[in-house]
Amino acid sequence: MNVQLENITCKKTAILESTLRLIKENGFHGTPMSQIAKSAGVAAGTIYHYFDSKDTLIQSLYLYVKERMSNIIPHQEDDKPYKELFLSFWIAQCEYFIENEDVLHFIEQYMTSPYRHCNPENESKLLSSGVVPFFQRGINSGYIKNLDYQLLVPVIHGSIIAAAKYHLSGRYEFTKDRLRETALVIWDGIKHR
Amino acid sequence: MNVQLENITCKKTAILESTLRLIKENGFHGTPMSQIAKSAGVAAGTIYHYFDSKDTLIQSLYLYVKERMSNIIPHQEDDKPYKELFLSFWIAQCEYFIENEDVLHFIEQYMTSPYRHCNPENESKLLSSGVVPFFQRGINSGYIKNLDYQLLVPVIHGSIIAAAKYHLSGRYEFTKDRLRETALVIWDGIKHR
DNA sequence: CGCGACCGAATGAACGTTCAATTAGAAAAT
DNA sequence: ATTTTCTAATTGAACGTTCATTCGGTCGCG
Repeated sequence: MNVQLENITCKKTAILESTLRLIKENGFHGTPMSQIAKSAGVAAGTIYHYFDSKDTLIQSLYLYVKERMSNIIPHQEDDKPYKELFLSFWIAQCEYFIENEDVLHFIEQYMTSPYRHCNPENESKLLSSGVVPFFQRGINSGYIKNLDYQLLVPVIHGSIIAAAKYHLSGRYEFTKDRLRETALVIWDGIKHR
Repeated sequence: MNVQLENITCKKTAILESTLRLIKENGFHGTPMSQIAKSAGVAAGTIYHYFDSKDTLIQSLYLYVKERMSNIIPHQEDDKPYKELFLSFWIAQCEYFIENEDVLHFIEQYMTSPYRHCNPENESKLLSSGVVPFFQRGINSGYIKNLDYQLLVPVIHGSIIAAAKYHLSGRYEFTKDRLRETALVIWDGIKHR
C-alpha cells in the first residue's frame, strides 16, 4: 500500500535527486539524460515516463526543491521579537544552503537561466510563500525601513547566498555566532532607525 | 594603419558583442556557434580563427566584459568622504548594469556556471582589481565594520545586482535619488556604528 | 489476460569543430 | 606602375559526436 505508493514515486524522486546532484557538478547542460538515468539507476526511457522532457524535469525539480525549502519560513506566532525572528530566519536559511549545497547550486543556476521565465511564479520569489507577508508585516509595524519588498527580498536573499557560498568555498568556517553576526549586518541595514 | 588595426579586431569584437547579446536572450547553451557567427556577420569557421573553442570564447568574453567594467572603481584620491565614495561607487555600478543588461545577464550566468572555476581568478572577484583595497581601507580606517572582504564583496555585489534586476524587471523606476536611498540601506548595514 | 511500469538499443537532429579552398592585401620583384 | 609572391584572414560545406527523445518489447502483478 504505502510501500507501493512510495515505490511509485521512488524512481521519480531518485531521478529528481540525481538530477540535483549532477547539476551541482556539471551544470544544466553538462548533465545528459543518459547520465541522470544511470545515476538514478533507471533506464533512459523511464525518465520520460515521469517527465515529458528535460525542460519539464528541470521545472519539476524547481518545484520539488521549492517544496523542500518551504519549511524555512518565519512563523509570526512565535513570541520572539521581530528582530529575532528575522535573525533566526536568516540563519536557518543560510544553514540550509550550507547543508544542501546541491540545492544552492541548482537554485542559483535556475534563477539566472532562461528557465526562470517559464515558471508562472515570479523570479527570485523563491521563498515567496511565507516570506513576503513576513516582511510586509515588518514594514507595516515600523520594524524595518519602508522599502518595496520586491527589492528587499532579493537583497536579503543575495546576502544569504553570498554567505553560504563563502562558507562552502572553505575560506571561512561559519559558526552559529558568526552567522548571527553577519545577519546582524543585514539587520542594521534594513531596520528602521 | 590604425584603421587596419581596428579591422583586425573588428570581427573579433563583433563576435564577442554578438555572443554577449545572444547569451542574454538564450543563455550559454542556447546559443550555438552557428548563431553567433550569423549574428556577427562572419562564417562559422572564422570564430575559430580568434578563439580555440566555445569555452575559450566564453572565457575571453568574461575578460572582455571585466575590462569594460574596470573603469567603475572608487578612486581614493577623491577628496569626498569615504561614505560618499561608497555610495557613488554603488550607484555607478548599479547604473552600469541597468544600462548594460546583457553584461548583467552574462556575469550572472558565468558566475553560477562551472566556467567560473576555469579562470585563474577567484569567483565573485569580478571587480577585485580596485574594489578590494577600497574596502580594506574602509575597514582599516574604521569606517566600516571589521568583516572579511571576501564576505563583504559578494554581499554588496549581490545588493547591486538585485537592485539592477529589480529595475530592469520594469516593476520600479529607479531614479538617482532612489538608487542613493537603496545604497544607504547597505551603507547602514556595513558602516561602523 | 491486461495494463502500467520499465527497459535500452535505435533514431535523428543539433551542435562544435575541422579543413580544403578562396580571397584580400601588403610586400617584393620586375 | 605592374606583376608576382606570400601570408593571414575568411569561408562554408562536411564530419563526427553527443544527446534528447522514441518505441517496440519485457516483466510483474492484479
